[in-house]
Formats: sequence, C-alpha cells, structure tokens
Amino acid sequence: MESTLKGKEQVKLDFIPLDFDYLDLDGKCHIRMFGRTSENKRCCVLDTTDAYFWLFPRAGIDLKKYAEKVAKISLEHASRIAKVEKVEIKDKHFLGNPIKALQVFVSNPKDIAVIKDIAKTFHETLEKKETDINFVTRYIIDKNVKPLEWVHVEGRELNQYIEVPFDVDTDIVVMADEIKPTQEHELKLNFLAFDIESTEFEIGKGEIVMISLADHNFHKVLTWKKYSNAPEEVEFVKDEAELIEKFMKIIHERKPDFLVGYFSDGFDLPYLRARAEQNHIKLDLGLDKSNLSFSRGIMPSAKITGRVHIDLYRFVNNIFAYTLQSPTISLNDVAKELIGEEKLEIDLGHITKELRSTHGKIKDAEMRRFSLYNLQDAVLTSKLFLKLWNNLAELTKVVSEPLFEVSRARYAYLVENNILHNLKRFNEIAASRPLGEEIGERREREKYIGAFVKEPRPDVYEKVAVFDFRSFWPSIIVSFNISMPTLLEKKESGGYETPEFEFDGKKRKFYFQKQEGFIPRILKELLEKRKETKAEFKRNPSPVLEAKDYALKTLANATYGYFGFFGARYYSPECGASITAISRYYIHKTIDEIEKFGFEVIYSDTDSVMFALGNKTEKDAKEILEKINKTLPGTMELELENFYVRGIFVMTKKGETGAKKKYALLAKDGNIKIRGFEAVRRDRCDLAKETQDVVLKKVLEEGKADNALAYVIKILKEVREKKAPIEKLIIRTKLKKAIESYEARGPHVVVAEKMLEQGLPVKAGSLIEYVIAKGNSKERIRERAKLPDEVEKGGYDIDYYIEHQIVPAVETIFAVFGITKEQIIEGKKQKNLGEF
DNA sequence: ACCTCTGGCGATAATT
DNA sequence: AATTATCGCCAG
Ligand SMILES: Nc1ncnc2c1ncn2[C@H]1C[C@H](O)[C@@H](COP(=O)(O)OP(=O)(O)OP(=O)(O)O)O1
Ligand SMILES: [Mg+2]
Ligand SMILES: [Mn+2]
Repeated sequence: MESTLKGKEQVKLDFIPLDFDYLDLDGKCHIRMFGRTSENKRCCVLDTTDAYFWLFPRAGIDLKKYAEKVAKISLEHASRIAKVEKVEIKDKHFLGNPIKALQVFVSNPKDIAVIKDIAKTFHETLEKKETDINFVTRYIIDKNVKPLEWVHVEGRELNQYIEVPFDVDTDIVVMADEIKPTQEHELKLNFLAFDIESTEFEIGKGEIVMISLADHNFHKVLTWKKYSNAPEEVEFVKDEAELIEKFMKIIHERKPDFLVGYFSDGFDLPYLRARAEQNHIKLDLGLDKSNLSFSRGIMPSAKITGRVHIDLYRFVNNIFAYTLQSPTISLNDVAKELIGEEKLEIDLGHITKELRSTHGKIKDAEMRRFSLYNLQDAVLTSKLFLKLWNNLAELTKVVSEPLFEVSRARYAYLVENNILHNLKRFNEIAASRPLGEEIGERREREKYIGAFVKEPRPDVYEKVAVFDFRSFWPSIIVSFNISMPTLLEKKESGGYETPEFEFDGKKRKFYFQKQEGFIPRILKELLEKRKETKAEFKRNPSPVLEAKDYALKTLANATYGYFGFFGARYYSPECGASITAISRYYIHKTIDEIEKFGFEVIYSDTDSVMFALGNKTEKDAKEILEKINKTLPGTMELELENFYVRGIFVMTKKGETGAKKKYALLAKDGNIKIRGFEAVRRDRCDLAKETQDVVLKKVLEEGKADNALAYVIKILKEVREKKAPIEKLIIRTKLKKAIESYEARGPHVVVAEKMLEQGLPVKAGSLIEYVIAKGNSKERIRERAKLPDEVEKGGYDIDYYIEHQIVPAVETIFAVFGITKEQIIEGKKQKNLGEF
C-alpha cells in the first residue's frame, strides 16, 4: 500500500493535548491526539511510539539465544501478521533491583497479548511484564507528552482530504517528527454542557422531549413539543429525530473540545444512543464521524472521538464531594453549595406523565417553565464545569493520564498511575497486577492492626488544644522508606525498622532498606505539592481549594491504602501494618510527652492529640509542639490544628465507656466542629439532627444544659402534638446492593421493594427515603416504614420519633450534665446534681 | 469491570 | 429477653 501519511508542508507549532486514542494507519499503530494550538486552532497530531513488553529470563540461560528465539515469534492474528520486530537485552530495575531483561518490540500493541502467550511457553522465560500497559499510557510515558501540558511539535501537515485516511474535523492535522515539552500558553475553554429531558427514566423506554445546551454565553433549548410565547432560547423542531439531528448539528457547528454532562455516562448519552438507534440516526458527536462508543461494564463510560466527554457527576462522586456539606450530590445540591444557584422547581412527574399520554394536556405556561428548567440544568452544569476545571486539570497533571480517564477515576487508579508514570526515571519495569486466584487469596486475607484511638472521659472541657500530624502515614512511608520493594526481613545497617507488633498472629518486626525506594520518592514529591496546596488553602480558603487539598491528601493516604489493596501492583500488607505500627508508636510517644508536660490529654484518634490547657497557656502548648517536632524523624511534622474555647465528649449509648469518634468543639470564631454525632450523619431524620445540633451549640456556648433541655422539651411537645412536619421526619438510607441480596431486611430495604412495585426507579446506589408511620408498635419497625408521600400530616409514629430518633441523639449529651433520659422525656425541669 | 486501608458507633433484624 | 449478625455511615 502506498503511504498516504507523508505530508509535505513542514510545520512547527505549540500544542496542548486534550484527548487521546490510537488507531492503525498504513499498517502501523499511531497515537492520535486532539487539542489546540497556541493560536487556538483545533489540531490533530499523529505520532508513533514503540509497542513493547518485557521478558525476564531464567537464571543461567544464554540471553542472546533466548533473544533470537523470541525475535522469531510470528503468527497470523486478527487478519494480520503479529510478530516480534526486534528484541533488545537491557539493564533495567525491577522492584528496585538491577535485572537483565528482554525488551520485546512488537508490530502492533494489539498483538502483545498473543505474542506474550507464546513467549510464556518458552522454558527460558521466567516472567513477562508490562503486557497490560495501555498504548496511550505507553506513549505518554515514553514520549513525555502529557495530557494538558503544552508541547512543541515539529512535523508535516497532512492534507485532510487526500492524505489522512480517516475523517477528521480539525483545522490542521500534523504528523509529528519531533515533539517535546514547551512553555505554557493559555487554553481557552471551549466546551458545551448539555442536558436531556425524556418521558421515561429507563434507557430504552419513552422518548426524548427536550435537549438544552449551554456554555458561558450560548444558551439553547430544543424541543418538538410546541407551545406559544416560548422563551427566546427555545427552538422548535418537527419530531424526536429532528431533535437529535439538530443537537448533533449544534455540536458540529460550535465544535466544543469538551462535552459536559451531569450523570451523562449513566443517563443522557445511553438514552440518547438508544433513541438515535430507534430513529435510525447515526449518533456522531465527535470529530471523525464515528459513533458514540461505550466501555463495557456496569458503569459504562461514553467516549466521543476528539472531544472529551466529561460526566461531572462521576468526578464529584469519586473525588470532589468529600468536603462538601451537601446532603446529596445531586446537581441541585452541588450547584447550590458551589455556585449559589439551584435548579428550577417544577412538577417533573406531572409533566412527563402528561407527555407520555397521547391526550396529555400541558399548559403553555408549564411548557415554558419546563424549557427553562431544562436550560437551567445545562447552565448549572456549565458553571460547575468552570468551577471544577482547575481541580480536574491539576489532578490530570499529577497522574499524567488523560482527562477522560481522570475525570472518571477512583483513588486506586490515581495512585497506580501516579506511580506508573514516574517509573521511567528510576529505570524501573512495572510490577504486574494480580491475576485470578491471587486476587481471591488477597481478598480473603485477615485485617492487620490499624490506628490507635484513645477512649475519652466524657465531660465538658474548657480551653482545648488540638495537635495533628501533617499527612501522617504518608510522612511515615517517606521517613522510613516503606514500600514493597524496600521491605527487608533482616536489619540492614543504616536502614529502618518498625517497633515489634502483632502481625498474622505472631510478634513481628519489619525492616526497610537505606537506599531510597521509588515509591517513597514519588510520594515525597506528592507531599510537597500537597503541603503547598494546604498552605494556599489556609491563606485563601475556598471550597474548591479545600477540595483540591483534600484530593491530594487523600491521594497520598490512598497510596498507603494501596499497599493493602488486593488489586495492587505493589501489594504488601506487611508494609501497611508497618506503617500503622510506627504510627501507633509515635502517637503514644506524643501523648506521653504532652502529659509529662502537665497537660490532661482528653482524646486522640490516629494522629491527633486533644488536650486541655488547664492553667497553662497557648504559648506553653506551642512550646511543647516545637519540642516534639525537634525529635521527629524525617519529614514527619506535628501541626497545631487549633485552640478551642470548649469541647464536649460523651458516653457511648451503652453507657459503659467514653465514645470514640464522637465529639464537638467550639472554636473562637463561634464555629462548631462536630464529629461523628448523629447531627452529621445522613441516615438520621432532620428533626433529630437539627435538635442535636442546637443542643450541642447551646451546651458548648453556655457551658451548661438548662436552655438546651428546655429546647428539647419544646421539640418533644411539638412531636407529641403531631406538629412535626413530615419532611423533617424523613429517614434517608442508601440501598447499597441489589434488593434480593439482603440477609437482614431493614426498613429501607422493605421501602425499596415497595417503590419497585410502584414502578419507581430503584437500584443499588439509590437513596431510599421513608417515614415511620403510626401503627402496631409490637411489630417490627419495617412494618411501619412508608414512603413519605403515603404519610399524611401528623400520621407519623410519635413514640418512634421520640424514643428512636430524638432522645437517643441528645441523651448522651445531657448525661454529661447529669440529666437523665426520664427527665428529658417527662419534661421535668429537675435540678441536676451539680446544683445541690 | 472496577474496587486505597482499619476503627468505631448505633440501629434493626435475626437468632438463641 | 438477651445476644449476635447485618447494615450503613462516619473518623481518621
Ligand atoms: N481516606 C483515607 N485512607 C487511608 N488512610 C487514611 C484516610 N484518611 C486518613 N487516613 C489515615 C492516614 C492519615 O495520615 C491518618 C491521619 O488522618 P488525617 O489527620 O485526617 O490526615 P493526614 O494526617 O494525612 O493529613 P492532614 O495534614 O490533613 O492532617 O489517618
Ligand atoms: Mg488527624
Ligand atoms: Mn493528620
């Protein structure tokens, strides 16, 4: 075949890669990147890189002969010849140790699977490595071309119509000859957010009624349902088919680099695809006239060639949401918190019901509202994208994987890729993922010992200081050089060791080598970045910076967790357990020193110490902090978290011990930090949460409980008089698995079954809402659990809400002040012991 | 197909 | 009636 990829015109340009894929051109696998030039031209860059994997030879064999044998592998596969192109003997490192390995270059990355299978049968072969590295990842690593990092490209411009063997809608296509990192330019965010309204929620049922598109200045609503006095953004089309065509047309005209949805992997795009199929429309949203494609699996990812489809819901769900206050991560809640705007309120159920029935009646005013509602969703999504962009981009740069992957990734993926993308400079070959049986065995391993948590003495404390280690366990990994490749069974001079601790039923001690390992090294660099981000957040607090700091902190902590993760390439529960053992040693030591100094240590969880200042000063506390820090090894550092005016610690409900992981602290600025209490839990009703919140606030601000008690008595009275609004009595519990797989059928499971019967969309992951209604109190609670709609005003179970929701939430707090449950329930404002 | 880890509280059902 | 198992969610 004559090459069509030559090109004539020499070009030099600066380019930012946004989207990556690979494809065969002229019989060779090419990387294809889509992005922008520094002149803001839409650009496609083609490049190649070697496809290869590694073979480790058995000891004592003739390497040259082995290499020659491997080099001869050739077979027919998928209607082409899969063969080894060349084999090189290389000096590499594996798990930190020098090793001779064969680098096996193959004709096509897709052939690695079949070729490695043959090579594995050779008696000379000990192991195969890096056979599962994605070709895009391979390219990013070997050519040092990173997602969202500008590169200078020198190459040949290809004539799109004559020389490029695929359709491509960009301003320029370049075959790269040379490509290297260069200075940064501004990237103008060219994107479109979209949202679809349909007559049904289930993919494959119903039809699309309306689609909205939005960016910072473009607003558009498309619908086939005609009505008068439509807002100016609305454009009417003939039918659903034309609606889909028009949607595609707008995307092709506006040419966004990013297509952004909220839950669009789970709903909008699968639904759109189903409807396009039904209408015999080819759903082409990308740059190469190809169909929208989906990755397989329970949570499919919708990929569009040349545009980065970002489902913000997945990023928020996996990475971003942890620092948010919002009760759910619905678009409404997240947008409200981050941009201060909400969805429009409409009766969606009514409208979709009317739209489903052939004789449905919808008023023009309702359709207007519906259109604006749909548009607002797209607008919120677009604003959210701009808000989250920086975090997405930063994380993408840290792990060097494409935005498409990073925006959908969980922490394990980020951890793994942060390591993989840094191996090259250590000349390291990547370890393999576990296979088959190994995974099962790892999953069944016993838990190792984790953190130390001190039992607090329940009381109200004045002037509380809180110390907390910065990135504690990651700093232990770095300071003690802990990782699977640096783990030793015996002590090495100049190396590191753990205290003795119980592991796998035996007293053990582990050792780590002196020579810095690549994982501790990579983590050290991440910690430096995280330290900067934490400082930036302290200087200039914002929810977005807080989320970024949290993501980097958690990426570091998940690197510790990765050691004990069954799917890890660098798996070592011994390391996980060593880290926690060292952490227990240092937190005990820290507690001891603070006590020796004369402070009363109230509580400690993992890496924090809370103590009462007593008759000492904040200056004294800072002094001991400095003293402790002088004794800490490596990069470990204890930080002053804050000084608090007052704090409360309570008993467990059983009343025998002080409750761990439950406390509240009043800061000097009036803010109350609540941890573990029902007030911060999703699965309690609002009335119980709010009541507890008020009680904590009152007792902390006043240092006594009389006003708080009066408040609770008032609330209980209203509950008894059936005055509590149903919304505040709704209990929300997540259905964590398929309904059938529950062994214990709690109220939320039973309600989920009921919802399913009513045709409501319920599946694993749904948040089930229910109210306990009045009924036979001798029966199980689940028998009284009803959908909120089914409970009329005042129809709730008074005793349940008093005995099971409100009183349990406040009784341990009042117990600190000597007030009993009976006093709360009977409303007798008796004098407590302290007042005699 | 994918999944960071352990410690802990408390609600409810299930079992004895 | 008391104890144990299951479940969800949170702290770190
Ligand atoms: N999500 C997590 N996964 C695994 N381990 C965790 C996680 N969160 C906390 N830990 C462990 C490791 C932490 O170093 C340790 C103390 O937690 P914490 O004080 O909240 O964070 P940190 O010490 O890592 O950062 P910070 O500087 O914010 O205090 O507990
Ligand atoms: Mg901490
Ligand atoms: Mn900490």
